[in-house]
This record gives sequence, structure tokens and C-alpha cells, in this order.
Amino acid sequence: MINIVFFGTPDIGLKSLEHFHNSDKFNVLAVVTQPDKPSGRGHKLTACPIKQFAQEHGIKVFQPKSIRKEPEIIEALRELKPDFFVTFAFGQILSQEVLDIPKYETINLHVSLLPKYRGANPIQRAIINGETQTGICTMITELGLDCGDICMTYPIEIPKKMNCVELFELCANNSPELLEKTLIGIQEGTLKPTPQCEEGVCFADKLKKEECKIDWTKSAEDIHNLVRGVYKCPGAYFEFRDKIIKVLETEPLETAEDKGVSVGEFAGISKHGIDVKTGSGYLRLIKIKPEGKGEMFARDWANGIKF
RNA sequence: CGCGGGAUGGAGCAGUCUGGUAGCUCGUUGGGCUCAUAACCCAAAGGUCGUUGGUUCAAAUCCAGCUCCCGCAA
Repeated sequence: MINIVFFGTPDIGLKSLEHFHNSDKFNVLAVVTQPDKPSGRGHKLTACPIKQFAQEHGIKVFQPKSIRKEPEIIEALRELKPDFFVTFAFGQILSQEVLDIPKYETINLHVSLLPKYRGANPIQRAIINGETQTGICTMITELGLDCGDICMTYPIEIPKKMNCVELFELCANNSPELLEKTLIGIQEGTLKPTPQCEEGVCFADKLKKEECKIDWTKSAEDIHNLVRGVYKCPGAYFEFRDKIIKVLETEPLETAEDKGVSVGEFAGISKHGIDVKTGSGYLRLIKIKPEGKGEMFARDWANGIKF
């Protein structure tokens, strides 16, 4: 039986926590997660998905504001005598004092093929940049940003039409197995972590709202990548009559025919969607979500607009 | 009590301020035109206007309560 403490916050780690909880090879001693925050309409305090799961299954929960500065929690973790810490989208930086607690190691799961896309938003950045492949990997957590030695990797293909929510799910689904193999490998001493290659390091910065505004002078392909890369979180958008129109699904068109409109204007409306001229090629808007409204086909939206 | 938008035939909207015949763009069904069509023409079906109560001769519209959906912000 391997004793672990799970550090995580959003639902991408839920599958992994669930896997450890249900496995008879592992024992989840406790969960460490971010404090409840006001969220949603009405600013009600909301527990994160990891905390909700832990509470429903009677797992002890710690919620430090900053784990480095709360000796009581650090002491409590030490007394649990864990074999491993597992971190997965926790959202706080650990201190060396914390890293030294587990008997073996602190293992982090990162959703990219390191050393590429270190940082906060690797999944979305990979899609925005038009990557055709990414992956997940486990690593030894060190003090720097996603710079520890790599334990195991698992590549994942990104089809041209996949959006970030689908990719999130793929990563989440493949994570439990990789974590399990990593922990067992390290415990048995059969797995030797290897340092990251310093060549090819790049960072996936946090997404800024401004980046999600569609710049029609870019190519149809680039905009398409942005749309699926930030799908629903927070969503690519443009403005129309002072309203924000989010774009959920698009398709770059092959046609080279010039329809005689300027960049950013609607070149045609068909039952398939709305075609917009971009800096290079045309982009067909298929599904959108106007401000204050639900998700709808672009065609339906156009029906209600009086041009 | 964070700020705001919305609920009207199957879809998207207008109409609400100023109460008085249920409207627009589509979709569906049938018919016509055409070599042909996703194009065009004609016709039809389809709505307790979110819900409850109030005001009124009369409420989608005015007043009050309730339910549900969504955007911002965090």
C-alpha cells in the first residue's frame, strides 16, 4: 500500500484522485487544495471539484492560503508520513520544506511534453499554436517552474478539429495510469528520472482576456486555432453592435474566390454558417454564443439580425 | 444582498416605453416553375407570449411575487 497526499484544485485532476481513492494499491491520506473562493453569480463561496470529491468520500482536506507560510499544515502533513506527494494543477508553489516531507518524492503531472509549454496553460497554448501533438508527463517536482526531471511521458495527438475541452478530457483520462506507473516505478527503483533537455524550453503563459478577441487580419487558420484553443474558457469573441459574440466552432474554408468584402466583414450566410473574410482566407462561423444568450448556430443568429 | 442581459409556433428575433386582430427571417409539409437545385413563386400546418396573482371593458404589453437560462466580474 502506497500512502499519498494529493495536491490539486480543478477538475482535470479529478479522475486521478478518484483512481487513487478506488485503487487497492494506494491510500489517499489527505487532499490539499485552494481555499474556497467566491465564484459564479452572486459571489457565493464555492468548493473546488477536488474538495467536493474529498468531502463526499471522507478524505481529509487541507486548504492553505499559501502552503509555504502555514507551519501547522506542514506539520500535519509531516505527521501523516506519506510515501509520495502528488501534485496536479494545484495552483500554489511548494517550498523545499514541503518537498522534503514525503518518504520518496513529490511527483507533478504536467499536461505537455516538457520541456515545451512549461507553465499555466499548456493545453490551450498548444492548440492556439497549431501543434498537432502534445502529451502528458510526470516529473519530480522541484522549486523552479516545471523544470524537474522527467519520469514518464505519454504523447497525445491533436486532430485539427479538437478543442481545448476535449483535449483537457483526454489528458485527464490518461493521467491516472501514468501517475500510477510512475509512483510504482520510483518506489521499486526501476524508474530513473531523466533531466529535461534545455533545448526547446518554452513557456505557456496564462491566457489574457485581450488575446481572446479575434483579430480578423490574422489568417483563417490562426483564428480557427484560437477559437478551439480557448473554447468556452474564456472563449474567443468579436464585437457586434456593442455586444460580445463568442465564437465556439469554426471551420477555415478552402475557397480562394474573392467575395469582394473587407477583412472582418461577413462574406456570405448559408445554412452552414456565416463566412467571414480574414487576413488570409475565409473563416466559417458555425456555432456562436451572443452576450446574454445561449449557444446557437451562427445561421440562426443571422436569421434574427436585421442587417 | 457584486453588475447586467434574457424567456413570444421547431430555430433565431421584433412587438412591451405609448394596453386594443400574433409580426419578421428561416425551418417543416404540400403544390408550382425548372434540364436541375441548397435558387425562385404559391399555399398550409404550428403559439395557454416562462409561471402565479393584481389593475383594467380589455394585458405579450402596466404592477407585484416566483421559476429557469445566460454574459461580465472574481
